[in-house]
This record gives sequence, C-alpha cells and structure tokens, in this order.
Amino acid sequence: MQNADLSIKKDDIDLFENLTDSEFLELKDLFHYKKYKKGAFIIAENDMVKHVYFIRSGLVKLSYFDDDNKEFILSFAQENWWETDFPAFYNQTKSSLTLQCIEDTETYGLSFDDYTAILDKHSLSKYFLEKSIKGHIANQNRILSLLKHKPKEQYEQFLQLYPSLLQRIPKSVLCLYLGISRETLSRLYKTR
Amino acid sequence: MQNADLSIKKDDIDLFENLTDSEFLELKDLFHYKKYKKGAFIIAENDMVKHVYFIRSGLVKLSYFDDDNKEFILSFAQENWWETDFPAFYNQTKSSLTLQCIEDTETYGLSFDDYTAILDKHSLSKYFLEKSIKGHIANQNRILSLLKHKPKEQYEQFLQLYPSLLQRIPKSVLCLYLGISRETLSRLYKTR
DNA sequence: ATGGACGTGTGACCGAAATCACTTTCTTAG
DNA sequence: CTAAGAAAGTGATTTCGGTCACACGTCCAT
Repeated sequence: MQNADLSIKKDDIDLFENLTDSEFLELKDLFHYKKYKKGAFIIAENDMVKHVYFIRSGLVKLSYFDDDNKEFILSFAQENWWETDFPAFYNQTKSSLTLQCIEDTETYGLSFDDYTAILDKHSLSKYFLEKSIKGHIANQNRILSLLKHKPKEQYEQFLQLYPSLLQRIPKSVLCLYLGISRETLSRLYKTR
Repeated sequence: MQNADLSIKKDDIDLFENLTDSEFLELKDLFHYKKYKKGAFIIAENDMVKHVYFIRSGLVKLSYFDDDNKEFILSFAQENWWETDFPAFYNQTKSSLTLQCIEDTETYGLSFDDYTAILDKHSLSKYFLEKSIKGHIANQNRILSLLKHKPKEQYEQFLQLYPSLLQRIPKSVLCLYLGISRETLSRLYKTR
C-alpha cells in the first residue's frame, strides 16, 4: 500500500548512520533492493559484475569452481557485510567467482559507477576502508588457520569465531570453506 | 652535509603523488624514516604496535610463531606496500605477530594517532582503501591456493604472481609461506 | 684456509587425511 | 503423510606429503 514500505530507510545500511538526513536523501536512490531465494545466484560464473552487494539479511557464499567443478568457498557473508567478486567488480570484467545464497537473502546493490562517484563524499571511503580492514584481519586469521592445516584446529577456530554461523551452514558446505573433506569433518566432532 | 638529503621527498611515498605541495608540506613530518639491517625485527613479539610502516626499499615478512615456535608467514611486503600487525595496530595492543627484514629495509613509520588524524584529509582514506582492496584480492588468491592444497599448484601460482620475489626469498623461508615442508618444496621444481 | 652456520638436496619411513563405497538420518515438496 | 533427495555417519583402502636423518655446497668471519 504505502510506497514508504518499499523505499530504503536510514537504518537499512549502517553506512547511513553517520550521515545527515539531507546527505542520506542525496544517496539513497543509488542502493537497489533485491530479494533472493535460498540457492539463487546473485553472481553466476561469467556474469558481468556491475554491483557490490550489501547483505541486509540472509547468508551467502562466495565460491570458486575449478576445472573439475570442485567447489572452494572463499568466504561467507552475512548481515551487514559487503560482498562481491572484487577483482571482477574493480576491473568491470566477467566474474570467475559465484555468489550464491545459503538462505533467503535481501541485498542492496550499488553499481560500480555509483560506487566510484560517491567514494569522495561524506567520508564514505573511510567507511569502506574500515570494512576492508576488518575483512583483511579476518582473511589473515583464515590464512593462518589454513597454513597450520590441522583440521581439528581449523574447525575449532571457526567454532570460536563464528559460533552462530555453525547452525546456519550445512557441514557439507562448511568443509568446502575449511578445506577438508566432508568425511574428516564428520569424524572431528565426535572423537572429542 | 645537507639536511635536505635526510628529509622526506615527495616521491618517497606514492601517497604524496596526488597532493599539492602545500598539502605535502603539511603532512611530511609525520612520516618517520628508519633503516633496518637484514634479519632485524621491525616488530617483535609483544611489542606495542604504534606504527604502520611503508616499505620504501627492501623486503620483510609478517609471521606468526605457534606454541612450538613453528613459524608461519602471513605475508611478504616489498617496496610500496604498507605493513604492520593490523589487529595490534588498530586496537593499540601488543603484537602477536612479528615483522622481520629479509633484506636491508628502509621504512617510513606513521603512528596510529597521526594515521587516524590525517585519514579525513586530502582523500587519504581513499588511498588506503585502494591499498586495502588490493591486499584483499591478494589474500583471496592466497586463500584459494591454500584451499586446494596442491603443493605444486601453490608453488606455480606464487611463481606466476611474484616471479621477481622468488630470487629474493630463500626456499626455506618460502615454504613457511606456502604451508608445505622444505623437503616437498625442494622436490617440486625438479620433478618437472 | 678452515671451520661453522646456513641453505639445500635426497632417501626411507610413516601417518593423517583423501577417496571410495555404502548406510542411515534428516528435509522438504508434492 | 510419504517419497525422493540432501545431508551426514562410518568402515576400508590408498596416497601424498610430513618427519627424520644425513650429505653436500656456499659464504663469511676469524
């Protein structure tokens, strides 16, 4: 009924938190709402990657598929994270990764052109820098965990860092993120 | 003889490229030059991490040592990269990582306070964002490589991405980055 | 020049985790 | 409610890469 229900609100994206009302009004129309069903692809392989996506609700996985179609999960992204195939997004080329929903997911897409256009405004680059640093730290933890290649420790680190995600991600998917086989993962949490 | 030789120049750090002369003059004294010998620690374990370091010349490694004092290398940083123990830097706490020189290295240190103070000036946050995104993409490539855990592929990817580094890094150090043993690494490039 | 530290190559052995094959349990759509 | 498919558990087997042990070469520093 009310159009207001469909339009973006100031508290839909944490990016808007520090903006004045007029700054918010200036930017709000650049963020395009879209809803995806569980299993749907936000980015499919070889898509042109025109947007970076803010996850408003739900859970997605960013994956690479090798020549044998074996899947490797680069990251999970949940509420309040920005995700996309960054190499493809930045170079405006076709994706070599896929972004697929593990749950029903709501996103706000921001196009590359709009992204670059607004970066200089209202300390948005500072906002994205903070997000990026957080991601960098998370990635370093992940790398360290992978370097040790002790399945048990990896599982336990994941358990410790993201306890809530454990319930939302099937074990058969988690193992693609941890880099261990489904079977070893299955054997892990019973022998203890 | 000449003081000028000791003071920072505009082309010492790519950060200054897009600044006017007056903007440069305003900032230049915040960057503290320091020279390290090969093997020296820029950050030792449990140091307070007060600075982020711009590598002007040389090569460093960012490492974690586990309880058995086994070393894992999170990243190499060479010319024109910024490096530090980011979790410790951002929280201004003691480092759990070490930053050690593989070669004689020249750095410009920027303190946390100065860093936060100048972020809002002259689109510096945009500069750091770009650096951060590049790091993010590099990290994702690394993660993917580690997930596959095929020593051969990992070595070849490193070879492809950083051919010049291969000559500068001892094999016994490279293996700590690739997450494979010195012996398997040694056997790799002969069987082909 | 020589001895020690360091980096590297190589063989033998072993074990942890991948793979394969199958069963059981849990979901979900009709 | 039930059938079909997805997810998860489990045993048997194999294999890749780690560990151990030792040899060899090179580069400084005394």
